Amino acid sequence: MRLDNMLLAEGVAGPEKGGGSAAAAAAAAASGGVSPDNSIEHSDYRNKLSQIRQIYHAELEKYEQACNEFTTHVMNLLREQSRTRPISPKEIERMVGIIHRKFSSIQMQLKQSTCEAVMILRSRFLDARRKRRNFSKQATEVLNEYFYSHLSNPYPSEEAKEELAKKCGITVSQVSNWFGNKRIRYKKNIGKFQEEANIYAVKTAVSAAQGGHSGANSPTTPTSAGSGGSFNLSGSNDMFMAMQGLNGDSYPPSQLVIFIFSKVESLHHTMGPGYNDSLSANQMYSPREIRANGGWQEAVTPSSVTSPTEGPGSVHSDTSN
DNA sequence: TTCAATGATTACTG
DNA sequence: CAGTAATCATTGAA
Repeated sequence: MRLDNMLLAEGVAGPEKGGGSAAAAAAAAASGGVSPDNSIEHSDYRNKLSQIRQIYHAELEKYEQACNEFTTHVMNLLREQSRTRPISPKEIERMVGIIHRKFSSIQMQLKQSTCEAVMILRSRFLDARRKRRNFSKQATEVLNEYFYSHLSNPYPSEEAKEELAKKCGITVSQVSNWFGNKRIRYKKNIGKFQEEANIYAVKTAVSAAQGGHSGANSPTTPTSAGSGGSFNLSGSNDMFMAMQGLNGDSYPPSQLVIFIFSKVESLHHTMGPGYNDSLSANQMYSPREIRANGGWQEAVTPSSVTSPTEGPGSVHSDTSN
């Protein structure tokens, strides 16, 4: 019977607790590849499921009891009647059969509605996966710091991801999501992120110039991806490498750099809406330079080369709804 | 209410 | 299997 199988698979029928919830968890995990991260919602789901399970079993028991009671009641009646008229065992059997069929059809309904309840719960749970909450400001700061200080190769290793996750109070897969989104969105519209890039560049520059580690910053940097000799400072940033490659001379990561960046930033702010990011973009993070370093975002056409006006007014492709 | 930002999901690729 | 690209759905500011 399909319903029975379904209920069994959902862990509603079947043996008590242990195996049941495990089966439910397995079913839930298998259903949508839900990463075992969202344990809160997961346990919520399990709680609801076990509630359904309890109700189901209680009802089932009630029905069975009622069925038995009713059967004995009818039997008694028949027995009483047997005093006045002869009643064949066949007739008794038939009556019992009718009763049982009636009750099993009721049970069927119970199973069906239980199935429905599970389905609804399931779909709600699945929907809940899309429920999102914005990361804390501090978390995005940490992530952005990492991203912009590894712009030439923004692919954190598994360890780095774990460290970032711990630092941000999110899961590793959320870190992966974040970097995936960030890479794609940055690539799509470098200009838009330029200001942000500069801000974080200044931030890391400051912390580097100050002798670095302000405690919470810069998780382990497994591969700086730098082709040549990078700075031996704690914050050997791609930013500086980019600067180096750009002008030929090397800029020590000093107050001067910070000054320059803050100048650029303030310039950026004072420019009107007609301002095109490409200038600052090319000076700070020339995609060509990035490609030379890290090789990501191969297909990106730098705004300067082809069309210098890919500015703020351009099409925004992530607006589907 | 609108809309950009953003985290999550999905389909596809190498 | 990690990434990319497109898309979905929610959040939060204007």
